This record gives sequence, structure tokens and C-alpha cells, in this order.
Amino acid sequence: MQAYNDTAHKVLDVAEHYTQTRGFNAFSYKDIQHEVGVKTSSIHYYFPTKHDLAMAMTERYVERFCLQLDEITASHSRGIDQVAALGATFIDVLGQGKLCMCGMLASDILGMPDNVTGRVYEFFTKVESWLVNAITLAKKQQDIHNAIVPENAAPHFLAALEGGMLIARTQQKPDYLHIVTKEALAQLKR
Amino acid sequence: MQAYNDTAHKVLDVAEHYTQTRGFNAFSYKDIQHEVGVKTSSIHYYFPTKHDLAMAMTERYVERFCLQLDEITASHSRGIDQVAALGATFIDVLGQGKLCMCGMLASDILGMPDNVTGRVYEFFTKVESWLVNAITLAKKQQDIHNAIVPENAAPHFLAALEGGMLIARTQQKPDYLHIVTKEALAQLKR
DNA sequence: TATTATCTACCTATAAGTAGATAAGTGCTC
DNA sequence: GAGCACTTATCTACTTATAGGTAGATAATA
Repeated sequence: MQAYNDTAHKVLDVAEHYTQTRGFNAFSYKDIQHEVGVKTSSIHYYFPTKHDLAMAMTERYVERFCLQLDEITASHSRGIDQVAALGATFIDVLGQGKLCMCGMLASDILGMPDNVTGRVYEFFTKVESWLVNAITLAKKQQDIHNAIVPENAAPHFLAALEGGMLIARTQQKPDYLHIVTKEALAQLKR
Repeated sequence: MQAYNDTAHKVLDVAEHYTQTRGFNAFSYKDIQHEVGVKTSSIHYYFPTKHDLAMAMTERYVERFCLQLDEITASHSRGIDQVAALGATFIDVLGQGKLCMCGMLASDILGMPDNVTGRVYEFFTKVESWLVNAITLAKKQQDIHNAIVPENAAPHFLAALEGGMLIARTQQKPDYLHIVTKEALAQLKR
């Protein structure tokens, strides 16, 4: 993790929040200025261009998210609980009025710089392979149906989380994503 | 369906295409001008504000999509085939390099006017209830597992399609969405 | 003294939208 | 059928606001 000072961290926090709520192209340096309390030119000092900001923000996010995955793995011995815990983190993020950052970036992907595209790719690849491991473990532990192929179930589960999150917000049903996640788990188990 | 003349239709076509590829906030009237071949002021003549354009575009899209759903219902007697056909239309759209318009609008929803938000809500509600019917039929026809609750399976299936689409594009794997859809169907059947 | 972090003041490009001219029809009246 | 009023569809030229970014001054600090 790169070292940022307090201001730079606040800038990234604000950028992250805007990205997860409105999208990366729906806020400006001026919006950040208001939230952080330093002028736009100071933000340019840390992140010369908005692409630099996008890159730093995405890098930090993906890094943090991977740490979260490690924590889940470490704190749950059963694969099925690991999968459920991932679902719970998505529900938690949505509960804060936010979406998955990489889901947001994915819908704006054609306008993002290449290195950000690469990080988003990396994010989905990593989460998916983490899920393959968790589901494989759950299968060994006989918590899920024997016919499940982890390599297929993992992208399916991840897709349901990402899509469920997106739809849930427009449907204004707080438990929409919860229903989707529960159903996804139920279908794995059955 | 409201009646638009040739120019207005072309404008909507272009706006639709941009929305499904880059997102609604990632194109301008000038971009449309280049594609359609009339000046931005002429576009303002038909759609005075961009919000008006958003509304007209979304309305037309949702209306058309619902017709497509009716066609699927009419041309497939088995519920499971109807569900599969919906998946196929999503795969087809993605094959054209586009995402679901309402999925795109959903990620920009906080910046959209209220009436557009309403249409996006309507879209997901309609597709979901269409899926509830199709899955209920499939269950009666014993093509899917008896334990499936259509009211839960429908949002789950829809979420997987929307999320799968989004992820597929960043992963540059042409058959990613195909795998997700196949898995979703397999889990229903099992 | 050099670096870090901030500021004020500016520039350039673009987005959205408006005003008003123009040209081609549409249709009504004499 | 000729002339006039109105409508439709388009244009040029403009305004206003904002986004992203730069230049250079300044103050504190290592």
C-alpha cells in the first residue's frame, strides 16, 4: 500500500464515496474540494490528473478488499460460511447506500484509463478465484450439493451479488439483496 | 408508443447506443450531432433538455423490451425455454458490445430525473414478474426442481444476468455470460 | 536551502441550453 | 390558383456554467 498523507487519504475517501454512489464521472475536483476543505489545485498536487486519482483510488480499494477476503477466509473454517460472509459484506455496503466500486467502474469502463481497467479486471478475477476456493472447500465439507462445479458456480454467485446490488438500489427494497443472496446460497446447498 | 419522425428516432437510437455502451452521462448533444448529422440545436428542438431525452429514450426502450418479453412468452410453450430465451437476449445484447440500458441507468440513478428512475424501477419490476410467471410455469411442467420458490428465484436469476453482463465486458471473455446463464439454469433444474 | 503543502488566479475546452433567422411545406381564403 | 398565415425543421451564433488543469506566489518545516 502506497503511503498517503492525511489530505491525500481524505481525497481518496471522498472520491471513493462519490464513485460508489454516483459514479466516477459524476463528481469533480470541486466536489472533493467542498468535502475535504482544500482547494482543487491542492488535489491536483497529489493527483495531477483525474486518471491518476482513479488509479490511486482503485488500487487502494482493491488492495483493501483483498485483505477483507483474507480476513473472511481466516475467520471461517467452513467454506459455506465464507461464501455467506462475502454476501454479507455486499449487503453491508449496500446498507451504506453504496455499490461495489468495481461494479460502478465496470459500467463506465469504456471511459476509464487502461490501468484502471486492469485493476477492475484483477478485482473480479481475484474475487472469483477466492470464491472457487471457498466453494471447493464447502463441497469437500459436504455443505453444498455434490453436482456443483465451483468454476461455474463462482462467477454465477459473484454476478448475482453485483447485479442484485445494482437492482436493489433502484427497487428501494432494503432486503432485495438479502433475498438474492439467500436464494443463491440455497441453490448451492440443494 | 409516441410518434417520432425520422430525425427524432435516429437521435433516440444514438442516445440509446451511447447509453448502453458508455453510459448516459458520458455523451453529449455534440456526440449525437456527429452521428445523426443535424446540429445540437435541432436535437434540442425535439428534446429540449437532456432529461427529456433520457425520459423518451427510456420509455421507448422499456416499451420495446416488454414487447420482446411477450414475443418470448408467445413462442415458447415451456417455462424453462422462456427463461432460457431471456438469457439468450442478454447474451445477444452483450455480443453487440452493449449492456442492458436499465442496468446502465441504474448505476447512474442518483443523477437521473425522477420519471426516469420510475421507468427503471418499472423495468426491473416487470421483468421480474415475467420471470416469476415463467418459472412458475416451468415448475408446473416439472422442468425445474420442486423446491424452487419462483418469487425468490426470479430476482436471483435477473440479478445474475445483470451482474454477469457487467462483469463479462471487463473480463473480455465472450462466453462469461453464457457460463453464468447456463449455471443459473442448471441450478434451477437440479 | 530545498521540499512540502497550500493558496490565488488564471486558461482552455466543453456541455447544456437559448435566441433568432431561414426555408420548406400545409392549409385556408379570396 | 395566388397569396397569406402558420407550422415544422433546420440552421448560425451566442451565453452561461463547469470541468480539468496550469502557473506561480507563499508559508511552514525538515
